[in-house]
Amino acid sequence: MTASAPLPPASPRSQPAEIPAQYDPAATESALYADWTRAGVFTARPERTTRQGGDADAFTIMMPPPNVTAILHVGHGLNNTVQDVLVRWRRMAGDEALWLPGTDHAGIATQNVIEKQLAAEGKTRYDLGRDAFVARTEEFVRTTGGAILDQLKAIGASCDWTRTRYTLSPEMSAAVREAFVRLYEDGLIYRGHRVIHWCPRCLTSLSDEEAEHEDVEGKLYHIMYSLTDDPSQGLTVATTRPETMLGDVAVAVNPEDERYKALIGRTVTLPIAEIEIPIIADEYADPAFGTGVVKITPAHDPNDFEVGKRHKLPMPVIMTPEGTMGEGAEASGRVPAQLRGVDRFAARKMIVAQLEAEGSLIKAEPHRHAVRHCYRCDTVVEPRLSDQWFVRMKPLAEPALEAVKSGRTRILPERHEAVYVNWLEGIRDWNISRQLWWGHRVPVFYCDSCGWEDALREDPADCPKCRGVVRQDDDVLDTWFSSWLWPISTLGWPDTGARDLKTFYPGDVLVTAPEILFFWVARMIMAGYRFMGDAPFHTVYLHGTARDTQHRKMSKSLGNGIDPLDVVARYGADALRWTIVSGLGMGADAIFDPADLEKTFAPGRNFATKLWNIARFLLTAAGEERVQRIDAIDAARLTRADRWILSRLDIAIDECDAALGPARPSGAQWPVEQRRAGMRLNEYAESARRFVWNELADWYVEASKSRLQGSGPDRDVARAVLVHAFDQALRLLHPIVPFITEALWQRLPGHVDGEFIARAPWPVRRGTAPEPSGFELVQEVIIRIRQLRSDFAIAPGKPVTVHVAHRGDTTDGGAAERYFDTILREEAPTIERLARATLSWDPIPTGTPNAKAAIAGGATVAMLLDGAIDVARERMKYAKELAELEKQLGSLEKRLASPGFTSK
RNA sequence: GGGCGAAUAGCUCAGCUGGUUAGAGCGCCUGUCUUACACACAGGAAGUCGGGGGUUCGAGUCCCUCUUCGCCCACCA
Repeated sequence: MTASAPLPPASPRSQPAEIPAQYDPAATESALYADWTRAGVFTARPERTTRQGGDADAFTIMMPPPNVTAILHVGHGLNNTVQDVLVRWRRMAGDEALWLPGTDHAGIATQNVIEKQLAAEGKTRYDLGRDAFVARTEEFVRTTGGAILDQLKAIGASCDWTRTRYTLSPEMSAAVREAFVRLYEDGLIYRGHRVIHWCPRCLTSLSDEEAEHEDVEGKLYHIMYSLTDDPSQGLTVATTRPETMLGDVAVAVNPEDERYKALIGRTVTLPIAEIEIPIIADEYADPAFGTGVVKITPAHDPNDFEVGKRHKLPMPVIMTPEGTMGEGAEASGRVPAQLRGVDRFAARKMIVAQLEAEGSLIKAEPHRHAVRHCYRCDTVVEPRLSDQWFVRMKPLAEPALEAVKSGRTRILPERHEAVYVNWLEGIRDWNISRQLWWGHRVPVFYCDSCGWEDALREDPADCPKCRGVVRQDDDVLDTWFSSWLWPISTLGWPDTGARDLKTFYPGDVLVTAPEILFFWVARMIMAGYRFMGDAPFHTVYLHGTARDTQHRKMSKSLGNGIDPLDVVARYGADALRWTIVSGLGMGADAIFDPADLEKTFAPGRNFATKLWNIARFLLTAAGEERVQRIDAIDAARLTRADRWILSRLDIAIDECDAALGPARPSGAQWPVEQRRAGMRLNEYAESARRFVWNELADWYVEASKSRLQGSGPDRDVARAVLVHAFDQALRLLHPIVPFITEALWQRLPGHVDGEFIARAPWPVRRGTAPEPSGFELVQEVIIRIRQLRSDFAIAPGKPVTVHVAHRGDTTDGGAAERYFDTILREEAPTIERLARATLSWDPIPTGTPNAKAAIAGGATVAMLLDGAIDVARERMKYAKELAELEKQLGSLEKRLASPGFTSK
C-alpha cells in the first residue's frame, strides 16, 4: 500500500572541526532518518525479548491507525510524537521496543471520499455498482492512500515499518472474519430488528457512538388529535418532528394521569393521514412534559419502538432511506400523494402548514434540544426501524470493566477512569452492520430456497443443506469492528502461535485522544480479553486536543489548523516536537497559535540551536585528541565544577526517570503508589532542558573555559567531564528531539561508526548520593557581584575589585567563614572570570569614598566592592529608584554612608 | 438533565500527597555582538493564584458556594 520512498544518501560524516556554524534541520533530518531505517534501528527483534529467551523486556505500542485517506494534521503530530517519545525512551532503556504502524480503511470516511469524487463526475455509487465501486476505492487507496505514514517519517516517528498493517489487508480481514464467526457461534452476535440511527446521506445505520448529539434550536409543536367519535374533543400531543406523525400508531398517556384516564381505550383520528389510532396507557408518557400525551411512532423513535413492542402495535415506516417521505410495505395509505418523495424537512413545513390550515396546530414553541448527527457528514440522523447485526456487549464488557477497576489497566489522566467505568456499566449492544460497500462484508450466508443461514470462515460454494444457491449478506461491518482487533490482529491473531503475538502481546501503552475512549479503547480491551484472555495494554494515556488560542478545535473547516510539515520545513521536526512535548500537561489540551508560528515554534528551534552551539564549543575545545572515559578519571582530580555538574547530571537523570517512569507496573496490577506516576512528558522535557542549558551551558562550560583552553593534565579532566555530561544530556533529550541529538552525538569524540544514539543506553546515575561540591557558593558570589555591577550600572568593560571581608561570625567557631573563604580563594580565577571582577583580601582603604559593600553567601561573609569610581554619579542617576534599591540591598545600604551623598 | 475539567505574571502553561521568598517559555525593561551561540549572554520588572465563605498553626493546594469558559454522557416526546 505504501511504497517506501527511495532512501536519501547517508548523512555526510564531517570532521569535528568542520561543524557548520548554523544547524540546518532540512539537510540533516531526512538523511538521518534514512540512516536509521537502513540500519534497522526501529525494527523489533523478538529473539531479544525475555518472552523468546532473551533478556530484554518487550515494549509494545500500537499506533492508532490513521484513516488511510488522511493527511497529517497537528492532532496526528501530537499523538505520534508522544508515542515516539515513549518508544525511543524505552528502546534506549534496553527494552525491545515495537511501535507498530498502520492505517485504517475507515469505512464511511473513505466511502465518502470516493462518493464525492463520483459526484464531481455526476455519478453515484449505484451507477458503478458494488464491485466497480469497491475496485475504484481499492485503487484509490493503493495509489494515494497511506501517504500519512510517509509524513510521519518527517516528524521522526520511529515505527517498525517492516510490520506496517492495514485494517483491510487480507490478514486483517481474516482476523475480522474469525472474530465475527466466533462471536456468532457463541451467540454474542445476533440480528436485531429495532430502531437504529440512520444517516440519510451516507445511507447506512450508525452505532450509538457514531450518532453525535448536537444542540439545535427547534420547535415543539402542539398538535390536536381529535377523538374519533367526538371530533369536538381531542388530545394535544407535543412533538419536535411533526413529519413523523404519519407513522403514528397510537397516542400514549400515563396510566396514573387523572386528566386522561377516562380516555384510555378510545381512539383519535390522526390528522392528515386520517387514520384511527388508539389511546393507550404507558408509563413512558411523562405527565409533566408538554401536555402529557405522546404520539407513538414505533418505526421512527427508539422509545416509541419499545412502547409499540409492549402493546403489539404495527410499525409502519413512512420514510425512504434517503429521508424523503415514502412508504414501507406496512404503511400503505399513510403518506398522502403530495408528500411522497418530499424531503423530511420540507415535509415538516408542509405538514405544519396544513395542520395550521386545519386548525389542528395549537402552538409551536421554541425548543432547544439535542439532535443526533452523523459523525462523518453531520447530517441529522433519522431513527429508523431496520434489521441490523448487533454485538451483545454485557458479557464482553465485564472483564474490561474489571481490568480498570482492579488496576490491570490504568487510564491517565485518572479522571477518565470514572467515565470509562460509567460507560461500560451502562453499555448497550453495538450495532456493527453498515449499509456501505467499503469494508469487511458480513460473513453471513443465506439460502433463499431452504432458508438456511450461517456465519462462515470460508465462502460456501452452495447451500450445505439443499445445495441451493447461497448469497452473502450485503452489509459491511463497522470500521471499529476491525479496529478493536488491532492489538491482536496486527501481531498474527487468530494464529495464537504466531511469534509476534507471543512476543509482543500483551502490549504496554496506548496513546490516543479521549474522543475515542468508547469507540476504540474500551472495545480493544474487550477484544483483548475475549480473544486473548488479557488486556492489550497496561496504560491508556489520553492526551488533549490540539486547539487554537481561542481554544477552538483545530479543523479544516475552521481553517485554524497548522500543517506539521510546514512547521518541519520552517523550523525542523525537532522544533515541532519540542513545542508539543514541552507544553504537554497531563491530559491538558495543547494550544498552538496558527497565526504566529514563530511565537509557537521558535523556542524549539532556539533550543536546537543552543544544543548545536554547545557542541560547536565542545568540539573546538575538546579537539580531536582522544577523550578519556569519565570512569577513567581519578575522582581526586575532579574540580569543584566537575563534581557539581556530575551531581547535577545525576539529579537530571533522576528527574527525567521520575517524570517518565515506571515503564510498566511492578506486578500484574498497578500498585497504588505507581498508578498515577510517570507520563509527565513536559516535566521530563523541562528537567532535561534545564540541565543542558541552565547548568551545563550557562555554568559548567563557562566555568571550564580556561581549563579547556589551557594545557596540561587538568585539561583532560575537563574534556572528559564535558564530553560525558553532554553525551548524557543528548541521550536524555533524544526521545524528544531525535534528529539534532543524533546528528551531534555521532560527532562526539570517540564515536564509533555505525552506532546510533537511538540505540544508545539510557543514562544511569553514577553517584550514590548528591554531593555537596561548594560550587553553589561560587555561583552565588558570582551572581551577587553581577547584580552589584548591574545595580550600580558599572560599565561592562570596567575593572572592579571586590574586597572580601568577614563578619567575624564565630558562633560555629568561624568554621563556616573559613570554609567559605577557602572556596573563594580556590575558585578566585573562576569567579573573577565570570563576574569580571578581581578579588582582594586586602583591607578596604579607609575613607574610600566609593566603597560599597554587600552581604553575600548566606549572610556569613561580607564582600566589599571597591573601585566603583562612578558611584556618586550613578547614585544620583538612580536617585529616583533609591527606595527600591534600599529595599533590595538591605544592610548593604547602611554601609554606604559615603561623604557627599546627601540626598538631592 | 447528569457527570467532569479549567480559571495562577501581558500570552501559553507547570505547581502531583496542604509547609520556607508561587515557577518556566515567550513577551516586556536595562545593558552587552564577552574568542559556541544576538535563535545568544548578564541583570531586572511583573501575579490580592476567578469572587465570597470555611477547615487548619499554616491553603494556589482541602471543603462549601457563586461567576465565566470548555468537554463528555443522555430515549423526555
